[in-house]
Amino acid sequence: MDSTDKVDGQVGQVEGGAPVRRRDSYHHGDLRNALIDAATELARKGGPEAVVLREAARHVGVSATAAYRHFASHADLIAAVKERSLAALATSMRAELAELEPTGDPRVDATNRLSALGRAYVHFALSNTGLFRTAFFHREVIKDKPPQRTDTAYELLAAAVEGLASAGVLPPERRAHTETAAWAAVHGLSVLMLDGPLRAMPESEREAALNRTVQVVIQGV
Amino acid sequence: MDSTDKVDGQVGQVEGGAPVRRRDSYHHGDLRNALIDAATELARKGGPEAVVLREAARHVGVSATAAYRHFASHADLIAAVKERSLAALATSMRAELAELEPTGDPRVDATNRLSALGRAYVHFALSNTGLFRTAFFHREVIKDKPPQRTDTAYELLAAAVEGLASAGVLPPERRAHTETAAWAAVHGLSVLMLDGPLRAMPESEREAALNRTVQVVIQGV
DNA sequence: TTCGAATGATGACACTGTCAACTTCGAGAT
DNA sequence: ATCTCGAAGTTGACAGTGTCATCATTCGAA
Repeated sequence: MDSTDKVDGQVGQVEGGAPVRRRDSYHHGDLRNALIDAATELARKGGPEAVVLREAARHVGVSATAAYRHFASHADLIAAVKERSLAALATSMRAELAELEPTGDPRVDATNRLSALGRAYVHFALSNTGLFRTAFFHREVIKDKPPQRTDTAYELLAAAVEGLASAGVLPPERRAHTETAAWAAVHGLSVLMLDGPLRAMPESEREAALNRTVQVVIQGV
Repeated sequence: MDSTDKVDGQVGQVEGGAPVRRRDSYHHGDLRNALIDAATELARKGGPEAVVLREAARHVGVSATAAYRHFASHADLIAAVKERSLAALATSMRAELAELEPTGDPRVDATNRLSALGRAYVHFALSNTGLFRTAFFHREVIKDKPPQRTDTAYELLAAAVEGLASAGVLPPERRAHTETAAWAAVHGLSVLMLDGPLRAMPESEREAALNRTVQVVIQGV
């Protein structure tokens, strides 16, 4: 956010319409975070293609090349935004989990958890288009962390599936790769509805399709 | 330029390494298709980001702006490549279908068809990375046809699900949106393995994960 | 044969990521 | 309190992109 607004945090206007924070001191103080903030905002509306380094720098009120003191490249900046987006997704999913009221039956609870997570996944994608697309953006293979799937969204899904297993709903011989299947279903639905051919689907049908997809996964498990 | 060089269609080399077809006549004759060909080749290796208008024109041996006699914009060119990619995907799926030998049981046959289609979908994605990513590429909302999901890949999937229904495997009360669920599963798996966090998954596990995903869909249906 | 309309070519503009060289400033050693 | 040096920001440039306005060529019909 507006982290270190020391003295006069005035907001100016540049030709392009990009808001500029004029800083008083030559050094910014927390440029890295400020750039990620700006870039994240760009990503929120407009997706990964909209996060352009020079524009982010412009928003912060700093020269474009100043960014290179904090990021190795444009891809590096995007990677940072990516992390944030994944975190936002996970947070949103966790929130949905918390709203769940336990029934008596642990088998039903486990099922409900997986269902809620899947639903939250798709809902996040549909209401946070830019962030979701950035979260799963991939262009240059640079950086981007060793592509472990440790993003917490997967962990949540995996934990829910594990819950299914320990509740006895999911038999051991079908245990393997079930998280992946569940993940694939909700992720695929998100992508198809966001950028894919399903993006023309009306709102009403969307929810029905989501329900059916979750149902297929639950039943197929 | 040295376009006034000589006669007939020799193949030269430009500094960048881009092969150039020098044509003899001022007019190309079939520039639109030639450009789509070149662009498709760019897409095959490198994905949608690699299909750059100027480069395609360079390959064909034509000025960059000449493309604007045949395409409204860069996005328009990509849309053309997109169509081709979707067609290639469908063709690949149909080929897999043709290899299927009918058992006596129509219920088993129907199931096998859906399974084969799903497997073909993911296999195409993994072995034709660039084309697949281009097929589902989406940036500017320009053109790109009215986003009906009439791409034949979907139709094939839908037909297979319909086969399940008419074979009695899929009860009517679960009929709705089942194609979407199946599509979502295989598409999601493809995307996750291609660009997503699953791209680090070793080959062996990949096939297992695909099998499990298909199994979940079949069983959940 | 003539001539208008397609089709290509040139040159330019704005924009991007990125690099090299320069400037400013903050903090630690003296 | 001052000096100094490296970190942080700036300026200017370059190559590359999509795209437009304008000019040149050629094909096909009148």
